[in-house]
Amino acid sequence: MSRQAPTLEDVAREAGVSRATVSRVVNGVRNVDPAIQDLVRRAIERTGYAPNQAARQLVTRRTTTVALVVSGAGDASDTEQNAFATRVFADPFFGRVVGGVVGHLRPRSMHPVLMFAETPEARQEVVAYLRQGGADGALIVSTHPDDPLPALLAGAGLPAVLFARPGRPVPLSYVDLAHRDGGRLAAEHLLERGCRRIATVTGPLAVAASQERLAGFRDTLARHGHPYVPVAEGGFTVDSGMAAAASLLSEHPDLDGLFTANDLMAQGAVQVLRDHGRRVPGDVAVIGFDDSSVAVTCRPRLTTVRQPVEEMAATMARLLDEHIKGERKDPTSVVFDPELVVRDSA
Amino acid sequence: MSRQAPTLEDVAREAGVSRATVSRVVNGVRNVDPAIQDLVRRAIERTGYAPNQAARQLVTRRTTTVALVVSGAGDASDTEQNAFATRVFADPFFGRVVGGVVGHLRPRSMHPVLMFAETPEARQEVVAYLRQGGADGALIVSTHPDDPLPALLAGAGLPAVLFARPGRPVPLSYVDLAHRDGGRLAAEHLLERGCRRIATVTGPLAVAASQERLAGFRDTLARHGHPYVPVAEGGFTVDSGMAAAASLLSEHPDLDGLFTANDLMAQGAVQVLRDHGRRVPGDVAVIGFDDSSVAVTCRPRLTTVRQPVEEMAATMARLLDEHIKGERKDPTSVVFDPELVVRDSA
DNA sequence: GGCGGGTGGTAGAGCGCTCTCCGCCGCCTC
DNA sequence: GAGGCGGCGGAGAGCGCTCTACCACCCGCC
Repeated sequence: MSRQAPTLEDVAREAGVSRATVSRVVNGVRNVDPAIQDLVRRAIERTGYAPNQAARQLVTRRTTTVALVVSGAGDASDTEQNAFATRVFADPFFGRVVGGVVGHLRPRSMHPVLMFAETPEARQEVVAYLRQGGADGALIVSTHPDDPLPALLAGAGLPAVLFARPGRPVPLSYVDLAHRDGGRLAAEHLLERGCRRIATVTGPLAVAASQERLAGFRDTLARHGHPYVPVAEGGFTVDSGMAAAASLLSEHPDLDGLFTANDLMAQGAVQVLRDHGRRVPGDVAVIGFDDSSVAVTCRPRLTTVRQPVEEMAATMARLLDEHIKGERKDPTSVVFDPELVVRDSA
Repeated sequence: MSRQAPTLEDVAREAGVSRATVSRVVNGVRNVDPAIQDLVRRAIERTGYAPNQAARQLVTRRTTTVALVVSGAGDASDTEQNAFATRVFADPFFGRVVGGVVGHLRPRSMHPVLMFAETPEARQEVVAYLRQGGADGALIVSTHPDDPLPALLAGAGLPAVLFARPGRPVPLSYVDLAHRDGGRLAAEHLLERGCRRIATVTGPLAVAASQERLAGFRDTLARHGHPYVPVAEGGFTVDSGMAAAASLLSEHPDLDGLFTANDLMAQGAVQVLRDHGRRVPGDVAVIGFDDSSVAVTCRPRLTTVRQPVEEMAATMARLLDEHIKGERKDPTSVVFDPELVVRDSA
């Protein structure tokens, strides 16, 4: 097809100026005589010039990409690793993260490289990729509190920002949600509706967010005269929500209010409740968490605690940007406030 | 932190050999004395050397990345563009595509750069990105038959492979499904179950796949004495499935079999059917399409036509790889066979 | 013992860009 | 009118790597 791609040199010759001048107009740096600018622009047009990123990166030591890493703590084989990606995106949560990240990156002509780090080798590859200058920094979304990747990155002095506070303290910036307040909002709403026999399905209790949501929920109920709250632990999936709800229901058939730590589990719980002849919200009020797309697509539409994921993800990207540019030196955290969204399920 | 990153030169000095020798052991090319190899490896270890990708790319003219583009035909503003990413990943389908692509790429130490091309500017940026050597080629998943991106890429002579046959002929390779056979499978299963009053919810009829699935479904029914099939057009979303099912049901209350062109719409249809007092599969048998994660998470679990998305995506990546390496010159197509997966809904 | 052919190493020329210096020129200042 | 200064273009030195020469050496062979 196209033989040799035109270089700066070619454009310069075509325009009758020096390479440096062409570079200046391409990058819009320093004043260049408008007439010459025009000359150069025309030459670029004529030659169909496109600057070579590799060459530029070599001297500027900056790429136009950041790594967007979904990481776990696993030791999984490569086959499982493959399924990891599919599984991860089964939760609409990650789509929202991608949306938010791209929202920040695109206007700056930057792009995310998608990486999955569920195995030790995969984690090493992320580190290697960054050290080799494949990307300027990393955005990490961990699915597990013991994820060793943040520490690895911090240790290597590579710019990285986390979604959610890491399990163990790590000198990296992160964005997070005031999960405790989210739990409180759910409890208050259930109480206001007049629920008396309230239970909850938590996320994996190893995850800090799950703990916090539970604590906020429990504390609020306790403060209003409900010292005992039946708890079942789930795994943030529809299936686990079904199992948890079933066990809760068998032990507490008179349940009239349920808080689940995400929407997927709420969806599962609603199904189980209905299968057991309970009407939602008539007999049992159900509140989810996240306000993901399933909250509006499932029936009844879910009352839920909204997590501004897109905004959080965009902020994560912004923080990383600042770290990369060196505008920000020390790790910070930005914590967002949850919001109750009332629909039909409670 | 780390001051200047060590270069090949540094390693060479440390090992007491030349730059070229170090390069050889790093890249495993030509015979190098085992003793010297060891020497070099130790020096690499000591210096913590990581090869600079930009420098390598500059001379090899190959990156380690491909663009994974989700494109539409839209003219949307940037704000809508932002939501596009979120919306796209609400369908588990795309997560599976990512999984399949990564499955092929990762073992080859390649990575996907995620791009969304819903606006004309975004499309130009994809082209520019590839022309500048940001990635070696593109994997395109179009959400719209009139998507201009494939033609743009083909015109620029850039390596690209499509998921699904393009709306208008374009000299690019693609992978696809035998959609017509999928429609046939659904029809046959419904007939076998003894359904007599059968209807279907299609995907957007502008999309070839929707047309094909419908044609296969309709032809099979016709061949078995059902010349007339009520049709409602949907948009591959839960909501559109609900609307379509509702309209179908109001006009044909005696419905006993329904084929929807994807699982999301099946999920919506089931909800509507239940809301109207129909039991699934007792009163109405429902068959979906895709075999996505919702097929097993919703109740009843969906009988559906399986599309081997991961495998298709992996093949797409393989084809692109071959085009990039120059092993494959002419566009090909690889068509996969669908498979009926019987669960509870039909 | 000289000679051809491996084998295993070095030297050095770029790849295409950025960016610092430098020099030219016109204008302002005294 | 001379000196200084700021605006604007050019020259050229790399950035870190690959890869094509090319060379030194050692082996077996006539």
